[in-house]
Amino acid sequence: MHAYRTHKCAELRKDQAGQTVKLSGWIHRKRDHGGVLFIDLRDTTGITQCVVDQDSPLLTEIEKCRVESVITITGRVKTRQEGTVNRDLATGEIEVYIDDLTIQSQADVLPLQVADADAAGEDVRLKYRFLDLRRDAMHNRIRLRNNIIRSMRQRMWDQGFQEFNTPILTASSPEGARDYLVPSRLHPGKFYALPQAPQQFKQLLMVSGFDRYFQIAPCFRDEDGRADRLAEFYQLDMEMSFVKQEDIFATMTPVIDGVFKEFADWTGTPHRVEWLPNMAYNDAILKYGSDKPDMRNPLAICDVTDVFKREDVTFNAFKGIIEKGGVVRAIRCPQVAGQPRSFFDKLNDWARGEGAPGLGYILFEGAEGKGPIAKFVPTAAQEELKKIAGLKDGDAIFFVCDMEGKAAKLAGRARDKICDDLPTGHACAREKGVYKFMWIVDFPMYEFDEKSGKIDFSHNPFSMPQGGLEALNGPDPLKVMATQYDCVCNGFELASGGIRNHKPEIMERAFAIAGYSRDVLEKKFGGMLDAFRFGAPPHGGCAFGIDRIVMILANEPNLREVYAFVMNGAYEDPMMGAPTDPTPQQLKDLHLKVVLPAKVESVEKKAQKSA
RNA sequence: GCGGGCGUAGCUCAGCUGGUUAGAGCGCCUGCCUGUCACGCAGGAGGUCGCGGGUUCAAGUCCCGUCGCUCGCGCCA
Repeated sequence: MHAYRTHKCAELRKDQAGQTVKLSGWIHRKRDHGGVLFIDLRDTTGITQCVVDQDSPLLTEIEKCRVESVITITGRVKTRQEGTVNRDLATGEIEVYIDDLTIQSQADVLPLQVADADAAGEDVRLKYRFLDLRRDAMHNRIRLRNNIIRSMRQRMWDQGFQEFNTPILTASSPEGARDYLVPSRLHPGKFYALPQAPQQFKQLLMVSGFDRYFQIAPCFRDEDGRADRLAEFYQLDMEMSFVKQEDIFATMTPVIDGVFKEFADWTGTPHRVEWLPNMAYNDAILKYGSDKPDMRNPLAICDVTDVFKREDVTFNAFKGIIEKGGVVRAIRCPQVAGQPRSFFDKLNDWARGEGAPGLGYILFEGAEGKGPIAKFVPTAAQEELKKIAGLKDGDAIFFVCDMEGKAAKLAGRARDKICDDLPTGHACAREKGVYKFMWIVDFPMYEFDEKSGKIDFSHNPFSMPQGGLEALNGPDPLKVMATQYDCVCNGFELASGGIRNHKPEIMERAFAIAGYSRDVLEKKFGGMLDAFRFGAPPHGGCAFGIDRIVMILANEPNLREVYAFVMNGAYEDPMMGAPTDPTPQQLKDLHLKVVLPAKVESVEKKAQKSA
């Protein structure tokens, strides 16, 4: 007989009754009835009930074992008597009478309960992650993650993609985030960067003629965390040669569609998978106030600046901003005449919390518009609003007024907030049970950076500008579109990608517009430029955030639920103690000296602020 | 860097307008119990109410500061 087990804990059935078996696992629960002791023995497959009788010499020994101790038992499988069968357990028709016991590992008193569903705080869970991970829900999510990645791999292989590994110690890449740096011992004063994405490597693989690349790629970015953002994460990264944007969509849409359909019902709630037509970036910003709109929200935004420009409209708060170049964006919200005043007041308070003066609205109920700003908008102007926004009796329209970028963004947030505040069952409440996908296309190549007062790349500087060199040489670079796209699902940006710029002369011009000289370009991306001078195929690709996909399919609001080991919100690992202080010898080897921020100064600053 | 929320037993949390000895469930310890499966019953241990200061006759509760966690903004595909 095997040293530890003949069966797993979810395996035994009536058929094995009478057999002598060996099981190993954790004591999930103990139920001590004095004369008879039940033990739920657990491994990752499930649970088997084991029994010790009063007359057994093992009773005292096994009573000593706390839950979560690891034991190996040898015993006889018996069919349970009628009335004692547990239908909730796969092994519920049998139980194992323990004849022999080996305690493999005694468990101390636990800092968090494994068997109980009640969740401990995240700091405790992360510190004792090995215990947290024992819980059923964590096992299931980690298994889901594994299955999703397996499915992605298979689907990529099936389409002729080759899987690669690319360097982790590399040079800074052109994304805008801060790099994690690793000091070089052999090259005093120099640092490697951890990849924000294998962007240049995958492009170089295209230049090398591999045609179809993919990787489950680790990526690192040194920016502050969020519930859906971590310092290190994984992407389904892909790139292919001789393709247009449509080819990338045609390749990846079925992969993602397939993965989502395969796991759509994992939570137990069935979900549909829907793909909406591609949407231009500018339309997304105008109509939804976001480049990753949640299309389960049926509310839409429109521009009503012209209405507030009218002479008969006397709402000066907006007029002043419009004169300075601002815009008025409006959200039509159908059938809210029945909502109490507090519905509107709460939204107004919310807007103030967002830094806006408020959230003005007009409610159309009966002949005339109602609400705090209705009196500034005469009937004729109200009629125009109705026409533009398609308002019907019983609808309300909410207004946001600011400079274009800010107005769009706030309107986008208001659109989501209003949707969330609608009572359940309302026709415009957020749709449930559906994954709504969309490719957002035609991102602008450049944006004007207010702070530095100059033009900069708005996304990936390696994207091919639409219209090529000719477009770049046109009068307004800010109007140039990049061949750049995102894949969006339920308000999450799942992927980003582009058709790349493989022509050195276009690249030089593209970087020149953003203020990078030829020298800088040559110095930073010389390897890649070189590559494009020796015969590069047109190519493009994208990268899907795997963690976000798992998070959405697991219906978890937090990325940390879908990783086995993970850092907290401040990017510390309470279990491993990372990050750590280096030893003096380590610093010496790396030719480094640590200069800590001056605490005294920051205390003074705070004192000044509070004064 | 900024803003919101939270911080009370090992864990999850209650504790009202300040008022006697700070509570519950789970866990832990002891005892009882032959059929439970979140077993049950009886008893017990366990608290710097995050920390520091202030107001008050009196602070878990109010005020100020500070630290930690968390969510968000900035930042970031």
